[in-house]
Amino acid sequence: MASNHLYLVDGSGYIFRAYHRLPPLTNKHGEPVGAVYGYTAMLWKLADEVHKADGPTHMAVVLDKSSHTFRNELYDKYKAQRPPPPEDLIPQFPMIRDATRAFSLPCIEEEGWEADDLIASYAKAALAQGWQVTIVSSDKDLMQLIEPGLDMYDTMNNRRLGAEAVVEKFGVMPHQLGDVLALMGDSVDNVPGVPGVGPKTASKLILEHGDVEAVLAAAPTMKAGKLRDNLIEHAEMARLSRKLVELASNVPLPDPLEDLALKGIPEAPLRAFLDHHGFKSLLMRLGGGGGGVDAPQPAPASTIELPADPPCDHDAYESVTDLAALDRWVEEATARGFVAFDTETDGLGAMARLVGISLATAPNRACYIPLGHGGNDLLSETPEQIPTDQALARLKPLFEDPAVLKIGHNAKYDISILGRQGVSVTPVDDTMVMSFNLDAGLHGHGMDELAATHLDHSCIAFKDVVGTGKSQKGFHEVPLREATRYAAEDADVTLRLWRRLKPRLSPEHVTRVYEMVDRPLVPVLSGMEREGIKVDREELARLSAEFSGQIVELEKEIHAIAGVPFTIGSPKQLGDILFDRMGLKGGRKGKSGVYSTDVNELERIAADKDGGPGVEMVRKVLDWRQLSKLKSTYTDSLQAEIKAETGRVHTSYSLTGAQTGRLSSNDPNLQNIPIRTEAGRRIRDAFVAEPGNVLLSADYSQIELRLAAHMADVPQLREAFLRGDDIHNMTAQELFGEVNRDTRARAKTINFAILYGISRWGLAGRLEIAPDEAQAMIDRYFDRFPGIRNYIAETLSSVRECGFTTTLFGRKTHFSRIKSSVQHERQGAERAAINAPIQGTSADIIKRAMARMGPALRDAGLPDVKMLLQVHDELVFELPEGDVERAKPVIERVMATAAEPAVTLSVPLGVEIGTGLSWGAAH
DNA sequence: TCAGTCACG
DNA sequence: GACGTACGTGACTGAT
Repeated sequence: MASNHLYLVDGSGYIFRAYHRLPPLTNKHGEPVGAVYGYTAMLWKLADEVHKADGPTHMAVVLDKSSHTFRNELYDKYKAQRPPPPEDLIPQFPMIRDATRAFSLPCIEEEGWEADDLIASYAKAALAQGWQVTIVSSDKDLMQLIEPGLDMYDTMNNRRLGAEAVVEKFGVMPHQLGDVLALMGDSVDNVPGVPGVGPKTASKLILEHGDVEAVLAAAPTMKAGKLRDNLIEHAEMARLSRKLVELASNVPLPDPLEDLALKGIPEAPLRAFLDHHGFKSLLMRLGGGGGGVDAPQPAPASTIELPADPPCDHDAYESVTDLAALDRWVEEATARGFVAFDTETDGLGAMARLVGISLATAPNRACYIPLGHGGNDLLSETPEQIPTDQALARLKPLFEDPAVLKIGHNAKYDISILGRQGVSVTPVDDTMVMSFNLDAGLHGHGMDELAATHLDHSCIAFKDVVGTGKSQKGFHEVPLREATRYAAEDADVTLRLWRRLKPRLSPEHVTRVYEMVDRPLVPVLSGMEREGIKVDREELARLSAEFSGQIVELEKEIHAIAGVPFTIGSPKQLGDILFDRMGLKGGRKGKSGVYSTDVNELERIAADKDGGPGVEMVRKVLDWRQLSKLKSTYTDSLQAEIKAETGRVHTSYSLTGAQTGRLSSNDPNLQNIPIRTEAGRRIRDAFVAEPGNVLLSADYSQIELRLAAHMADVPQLREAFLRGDDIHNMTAQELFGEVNRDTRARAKTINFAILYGISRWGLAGRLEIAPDEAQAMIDRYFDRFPGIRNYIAETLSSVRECGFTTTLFGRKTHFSRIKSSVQHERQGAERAAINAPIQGTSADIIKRAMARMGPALRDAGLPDVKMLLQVHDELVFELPEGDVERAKPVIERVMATAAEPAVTLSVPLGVEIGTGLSWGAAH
C-alpha cells in the first residue's frame, strides 16, 4: 500500500503572487476576484493530482493569521515597513477561505505563527510518521525544508522543486539555505543580513565555511576589505537574521494530521461558490455549467437576484427520533459542506437547558432532533427520542468539522448551549450579524423580521407554540410534531437568509468588518457569557437592607413636608405636589402635560440657597430617587440573577443592539453598574474574584477623543496625545488662553460636545451660558481645530449622499432620517451621524482586542486568565493572583495594538490597568 | 405598552 | 421660533 502523502498549500504566499500575475478581474457582482480566481484554479489543479499514483492523501491550506510573531520579539523592525496589501486585494482574503471551504479542505491558521512555521511543523510531523510531503509554494524560505521525502510544487510554473533546484538557485544544499538567506538579508521582510552581501557572496561564504557562525568566526582572518569589515561590524545583525529566517518546526498542530485526510469534494458548495463568482470555465469542468468566456467579466455591482425559493412547507420537516435517521442528516450536511442549525431550550440565557436541535441543508430540507422533551410533567407523554448523549456523540464530529460551515442566527447563543454539552461549533457564520453589518440602522435583525423583509415569509410565532401567561409551557412540553414545525422552520429560514445575505457582503463592502471584527467575536462572547462573574450575594443583601432603611426614612420626611402621602416614584404626582401644591416656581410641562421632574430640574431647584420647605423636600427626593434606583435595579435584582449552578451572574451581550457597532448587555445589564457616586460604587465592590484570584480591569483612556484627533486630523490634539499631555488642559489653553479648574471643565464639556455633534443650544444648556456665547465658543473651537470642522462637513455630505456612515474598519450605520423633512428628526440624525464613525471605530477596536485576547493569553502561557466583561472601553478579567504581572503586558499590548495592521493610527492608544479583589477595587 | 427617569460609556 | 436640543444603551416604575 502506498504511504500517505500530505500536501501543504501556502495560501498566503499564493494569493500575493496570483494578485500580481493575473489581470484585475471582477466578477458579476463587481467584487475584485483576480487572485481568488487564480487560487481557485490552483486548488482545482491540485484536486486533479489526487488521481495520480503519487497524489495527495491528505491536504490542508495554511494561512497567515497574525502579524505579530516571535520574530517581532526578536526584532521590532521585522516586516515593519511592509506596505499594506493593495486595496482590491484585501476583500479577497476572506474569499480565499470561502474557496477553501468550497473544496472541503481544512484551513490552518494560528495566532502568533506565520504560515511558514505551521507548514514546517506539519511537514516535520508528517515526515516523522514516514509520510511524503509536498509544499505547494515557491517561497524561498520554505525551500529550507526540502529533504528526501519532501519536495515543493510551484503550480504557476508546473514545476517540482527538489534539492537540485535549491543548488541551482543558491548554490547550497537546502539545509544550508537558512544560513545563506541570513547573510543575504531580505529587504521586503526587513531581515537585515550583512550589508554588501548578496546571494552570490552569501552562498560562496557558506559553501566555504559551513554556516553563519563559522563565517563570522573566520571573518578576522579574511583578506582586508569592505566584506571583512562588514562581517565584523554587523556580526550581531547576521546572528539575528539567522534566527529570523529559521522556521519554527515545533508549533503545536492546531488540527491533528489525521484530520487532514481528503474526503472528496462535495459538488453543491463548490458549484455555489463558482456560480457566485461566475467562474464559468471551472463550472464547465464541474459539468453542466453554462458555456461562455473563461474569466469572470467586469460588471457593475448589482443586487443579487436569486430565483425565489419555494414557500416554507412545515409538513416537509422531519422529526429525527432514531440514530439511523440522524446519521443520514449528519452525512448529508457533511457532504454539502454547510448546514444551518438552531437549538431549542427551556428558558433563556447561556445557562438554559437544551431541549432539541434543528438542522437545514436546503430550502424545505430541515429536521428537528428532540432531546429533552416530556419528562418532568405527568400530563405530557415522553415521546420517543434519541438519548441526548448518543445524539450529541453523532453530532459532535459534524459541529466540529472544519470543512463544514455551521450557519446560525444569533449563533452565540447556540454555541453557548452546545458548549455546555462539550460540543464546540466551528466554523460558524451568523445571519443576524451579517444582517447587522449590511443594514444597521435600516431595520432590526431578529429572524422573524428578516424573514418578513427578505423572504416574504411570516414565521410561526413562539408564543403560538408555547402559549402565554399562566398557561405558558416550556418548549420541552410542546408536542413533537408542533415542535418540529417550529424548530425546523427556524433552521430552514436561517439557511434561506444565509443564501440571501452572504452574497451581499462583498459587493456592499462589509466583508472586512464581518470577517475581521464581528464574526470572530461570536465565539468569544459566547465564552464570556458562559463564564459569568462572581457576585457576593450577602454583600448585596446588606446594601439592600441599608438602602431600604434610608428609603423608608426619607419617605416619611418627604410625606411630612408635603403634608400628604403620595407616590414619590410617580413623576406626575411628584410634579403636581412640587409645582401646584407647594408653589415652587419654574415648573415646565412637556407635551403630555406632566411637569418635568428629572434630575436636572430637581438639581436646579435644590441649588436654591435660601430654600424653603419645597427646596428641602426636593433634596430629599433626589436622595430617595438615587437609593430607590440603586436598590431596585442593582442590589435587589442582581441577587436574583445569581445562577445556582455557578454561583455567578451571566449577562447576555447583543452584537446587533447598538446602531454604532457597540455591544449592549442585558439580563442583567452589566454595562451600567454604578461608579459615579459613593453609594453606587459600593455595588461594584460586590463583584468579586474567586478565592486565590483577582479581578483586573483594563480600559482605554480617552479612546474616542484620540480617534477624533486621528480621523479629523487635528495636529494639536494628536501631538498632545503623543506627548501624553492632559487633553482637556490643552483644549483649555487653546480656547481660553489659560488653564484653571473652570476653563478645564468647560473645555472638557466642549470636547465631549464635539464627539456628540454639537448645537449652540445644547452647549449653552450644559455650560449655562447664552446660545450666542456658545456659538462663539464653537466657532473658536473650529478656528483652532479646523480639522474638526472639515470632518463634520465631510461626514455630513457623505451620509447625505450614501445614507450611511462608515468607521475606519468599514462598519456601516444607516441614517434613514438624514433626509427627513421634519427638522428635529433630521438634525438628530445629523448629530448621530457625526458621532457614529467615532463611537463605532472605538467599538471595532475593542472588539478586535477581544477576539485576539484569548489566543494571545494562551500563547503567553496564561490559559487561566479569563475575560469576563466588556464595558465599551473597558475589559474585566479574572485571573490567579500569581498571573497578574505576566498578564498585564499581554493585555496591554493586545489592546494598544488592536487596530493594527488593518488600520494605522496616528495617535497611540493608551491603556490603564488596575487589579483588586473586587471590581470596585480594580479601578 | 408607553413615558419618564436614571444607571453606564 | 421651537425642538423638553449632546451620542449610544437597558431596566425599572407608574399609568394607561
